[in-house]
Amino acid sequence: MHNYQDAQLLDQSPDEPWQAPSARRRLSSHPLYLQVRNVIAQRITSGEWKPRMTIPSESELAREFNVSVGTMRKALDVAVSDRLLTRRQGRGTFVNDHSSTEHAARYSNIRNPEDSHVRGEVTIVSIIETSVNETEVIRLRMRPKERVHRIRRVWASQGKPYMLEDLAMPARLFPGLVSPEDASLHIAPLAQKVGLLLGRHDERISIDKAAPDIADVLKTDTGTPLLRLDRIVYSLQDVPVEWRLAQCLLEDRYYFAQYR
Amino acid sequence: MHNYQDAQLLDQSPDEPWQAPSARRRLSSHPLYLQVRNVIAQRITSGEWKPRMTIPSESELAREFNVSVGTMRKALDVAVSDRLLTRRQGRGTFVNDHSSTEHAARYSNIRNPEDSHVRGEVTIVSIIETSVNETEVIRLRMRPKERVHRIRRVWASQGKPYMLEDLAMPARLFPGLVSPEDASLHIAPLAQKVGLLLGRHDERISIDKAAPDIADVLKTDTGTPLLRLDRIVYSLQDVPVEWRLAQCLLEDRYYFAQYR
DNA sequence: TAGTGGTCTAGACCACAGA
DNA sequence: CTGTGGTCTAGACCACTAA
Repeated sequence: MHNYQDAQLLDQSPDEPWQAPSARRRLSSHPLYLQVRNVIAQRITSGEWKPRMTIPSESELAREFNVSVGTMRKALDVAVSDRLLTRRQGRGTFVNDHSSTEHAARYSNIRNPEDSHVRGEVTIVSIIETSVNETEVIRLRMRPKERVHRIRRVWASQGKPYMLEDLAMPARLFPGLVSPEDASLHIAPLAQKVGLLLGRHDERISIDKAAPDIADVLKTDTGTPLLRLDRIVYSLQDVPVEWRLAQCLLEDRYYFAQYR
Repeated sequence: MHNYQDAQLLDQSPDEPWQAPSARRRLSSHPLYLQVRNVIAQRITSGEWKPRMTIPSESELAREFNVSVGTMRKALDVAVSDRLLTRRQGRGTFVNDHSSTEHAARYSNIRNPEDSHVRGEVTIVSIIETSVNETEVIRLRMRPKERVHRIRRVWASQGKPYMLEDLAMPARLFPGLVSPEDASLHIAPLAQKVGLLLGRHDERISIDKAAPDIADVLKTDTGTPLLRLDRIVYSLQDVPVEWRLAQCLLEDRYYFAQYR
C-alpha cells in the first residue's frame, strides 16, 4: 500500500513551497520524518516561522505535508530534541527563541558559588575580518584564504574583569557581522540572527598561567592560573560555526558541566 | 475501546512476574510505556537480564506485556536513551555492559593531547566505612549517622601519578564493598555489579593549588595548579550514588566536555 | 466546550543480518 | 529465507488549556 515518501523536500529549492508527492518513493536516503524535520528547520532558518511563534497543529501540518499524524509527530519530536521547538499540551507548538536567557545560558558554564550563572558585562576589545590562520583552518574546517571574523572581548562582573575571549567565526556564515552590538552577543542569539541553527559543541578545559598581556587585561598578576576553555560550536548540519578560546579568572567561581 | 493500562507493574513486588491486566485503567500516574520501561530496568537490576544478553524481540515482549508493539517500542526507545539497551537492526536488542570500555569511558573525561582517553593505573590509598560527615549529608542527600564508604585512590599514567580521587558512596547502596578490586573500579562497572542503574551526573570544575600532602602524593610542588573536579553521580531514579572530589595534575592533558 | 498535544492500538511494509 | 528492528499509516481516546 505505501511506499516511502520521496526526497522532494530535501532537493527542492528553498523558495519553493512543500510539494506533496503523489507517488511515494524513497529516493532520499533519509526517512520521511527526517525530511519533514528538515523542512521545519528550513522554515525557521528562512524566517517564515519566527521565534516565539505558534506553529500550526500537528494535524494541520500532517495534512499540509501529506504524511500521517504519527510521522508528523515524530518529525516534531526530533525538532524538539534539536531545540528548535517547544510543545505544551493543550497550548500548542512554539518556535524556540535562542535570544532568550534560558537558551543563551546553554553556552555559558561559569557559575557563582551559589550556583547562579555569572551575568557579566561585555566589552569589545577588537573586531576584524581577515584571512584564516592555520589553526582556524583546522578547527573551523575552512580553506586557506577564506575570511573569518575575529573578535576579542572581555567579560566583567561588578566592574571586575574575569574572562577574556578570542572568537573566530567563518565570515561566510555571518555576513554583515560588523557592529559592536552583534559582536557582544552570545553565539546562540547571534546564530539566530543570521538564520543558523546550532547543534552540538565541545569544549577542552585546561589550565593556563596568565601571560603578561592577559594578566594586564584581567587585572591580575602574570602567572596566575586561569581556566582555559577551548570550544567549538557546530551547526545542526555539523559545520563548525564558532571557535572560542577563553581564559577565565575563576576566583570563587567554577565551571559547571551537566551530563544526562 | 482502550483505556489505559493500570499500574500493576509499578506496584507489584519485584519478585512477582508481570501481570497482564485485563481491565485497563490508569491507576498509575505514569503512562504505560514508562511502566514497561521500569519493568525492563528491574529485570536488568535483578540480574534476570544480564549484560550483553539478547532480550526477546519487541513483538514477543509486546505479547508478554499485553501492550501494542508501538507502546513496547516506545518503552524500548526510552530504555535505549537511558543507556540500558542497544538495538541493532536485523540483529536484536542487547543489554548494555557498563563494565565495557565504551560505557566506563563516559565517566572519565581526562584526555591526552591526541584526544585519546588517559588510561591510568589505579592505586588504592585507603578504604574505610564510617559515618557521614556534614558535606556528605548534603551532597549525597543522606541522614546523619548513615554509613558511607570513603575511598582514596591515585591514578598514574606511565608510572607518573596525575590524579588523586576522594570518593564517598552511601554504604546502603553498595553492600559488601570492601575489596580493593571493587574499590579500583570506575563507578559504572561498580554500579552494575550491585544492580544500580546510573542516570545523570554533574561536575563542578575549578582550580586548586596543591596542598603539601597532595603535592606529595602527586610528586609535584606545593602550590602547583590542579584541576579540581567535584562530581556527583545520580541513579536512574535520581538518587545520589557517588560523590567524587578529584584533583588532577594536567600537564599536557585536558578535560573534555561534549554537549549535544 | 473546542482545540491542542500525549498516549495507545493494530497492522502494513522496508532494510538489514545471519543461517 | 526468516526474523529482527525501523518506518509509516489510520484512527481512537486521554489530559490539559483557554475561551
